Amino acid sequence: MGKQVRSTKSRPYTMRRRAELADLTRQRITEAAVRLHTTVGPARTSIAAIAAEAGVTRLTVYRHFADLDAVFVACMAHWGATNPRPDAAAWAAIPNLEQRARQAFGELYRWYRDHVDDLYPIDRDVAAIPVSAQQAREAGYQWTADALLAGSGGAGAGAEPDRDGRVRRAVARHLIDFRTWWSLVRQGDLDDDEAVEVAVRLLVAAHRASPGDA
Amino acid sequence: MGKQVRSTKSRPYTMRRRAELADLTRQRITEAAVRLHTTVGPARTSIAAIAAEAGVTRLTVYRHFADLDAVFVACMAHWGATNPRPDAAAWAAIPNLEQRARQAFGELYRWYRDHVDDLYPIDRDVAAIPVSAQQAREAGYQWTADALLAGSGGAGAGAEPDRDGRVRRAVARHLIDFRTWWSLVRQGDLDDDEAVEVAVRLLVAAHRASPGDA
DNA sequence: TATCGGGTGAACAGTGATGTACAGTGAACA
DNA sequence: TGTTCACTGTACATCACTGTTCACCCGATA
Repeated sequence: MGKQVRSTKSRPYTMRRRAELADLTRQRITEAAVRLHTTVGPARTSIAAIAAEAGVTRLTVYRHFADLDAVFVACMAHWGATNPRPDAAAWAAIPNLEQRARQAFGELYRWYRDHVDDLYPIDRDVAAIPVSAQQAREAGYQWTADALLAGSGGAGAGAEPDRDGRVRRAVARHLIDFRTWWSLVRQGDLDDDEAVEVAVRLLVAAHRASPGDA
Repeated sequence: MGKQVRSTKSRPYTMRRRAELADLTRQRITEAAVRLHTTVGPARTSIAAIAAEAGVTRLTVYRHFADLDAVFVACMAHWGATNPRPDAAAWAAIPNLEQRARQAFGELYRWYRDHVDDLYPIDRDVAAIPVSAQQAREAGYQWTADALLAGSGGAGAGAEPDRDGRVRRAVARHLIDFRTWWSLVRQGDLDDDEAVEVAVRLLVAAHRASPGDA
């Protein structure tokens, strides 16, 4: 984007077709990178491998992206656009906590199940992805957790750091994590419905009055 | 071990001192590997790095260990011997589930806290460690989960795969995981006592009658 | 005292990745 | 129709690591 800037503003769109083709190449690279990230994982995705996968020269990749991090950012955007997450904002319409949780975990865990092949390698190599992407990931989780808790005890932005609220938020944050689902389903050998019910039960349990001891 | 075998059994311990020195070198290598595994992590621990860290030649490492996996196994044994885990078997003496859970998570999470610097890099790179070590790790987790559940609903070996038992086991297995502690304490921003209380509460919650729906 | 063997040091060939350079091709473009 | 430029192919220098060979040292050992 923004490649067709011209010093002499003679005519509107200069090089329409060529810019189009260039973007197409860029997209081929991006898609190749997505393919690698979701198979061998980000940790083993090199520029050389991306170029080979995309059927272009290493040089072409260098021309389009400054470094691997830039490729990764483009990947995330592309994958995220084609694989939309459940609409967490809609959960707020359900007033009852347990029902809301069942709906939320149902959608979320279903989405994890549908995309587990893609998500697993990325999650495994999460330490290898750019820090900015890690932060964005965590921000997304926190936002989703807040959406899940919306309406129950001042979960809005800037709420006071009361003990109960923090505990509930921590549990919600933990339960919506891909790794938690993975743990329940793989190490725990639960099926998808069981995992959802467990998550609902645990979230509700975190909402009973805290003992406050320790 | 077993290096001083002799075809001609002339005398008892042949080469005591030399075998001793050789074992000392082996130990230096092992300790160097532990140091690397617990800092840069197993994924970036190369044979060359181990040799440099131990102050030995690469060749010497090759002489003592067939490959990186062999080094890793020696490391695990060494680290495990010097950092004993909480005695899970002792938990069985506490009949009440909640009290047992509080004791167990207290010890376990305390141990995680004390060893977090060492555990984190290994856990992060868990995909890079030998498959046998991964399996041993998982077996240890399962065993600990069983110890935590001992006494509550036929958790012994070979129990029938009833639904409730599986769910409880899955939750126990999940809660004792290092990553769960990490998630509660880091992403969830809980302090150690809060994390323990949350774990206790969630485990107990999993022991109420299952809804059985879904 | 002669030898056995753990450890050294240097060297080699191979793999896979990085980043940069240069000349060329061909289609889109003004 | 001549120019622009995305992309190609090849090449270079560099880095980190792997696994293996060889000659050699020297202290513990029988």
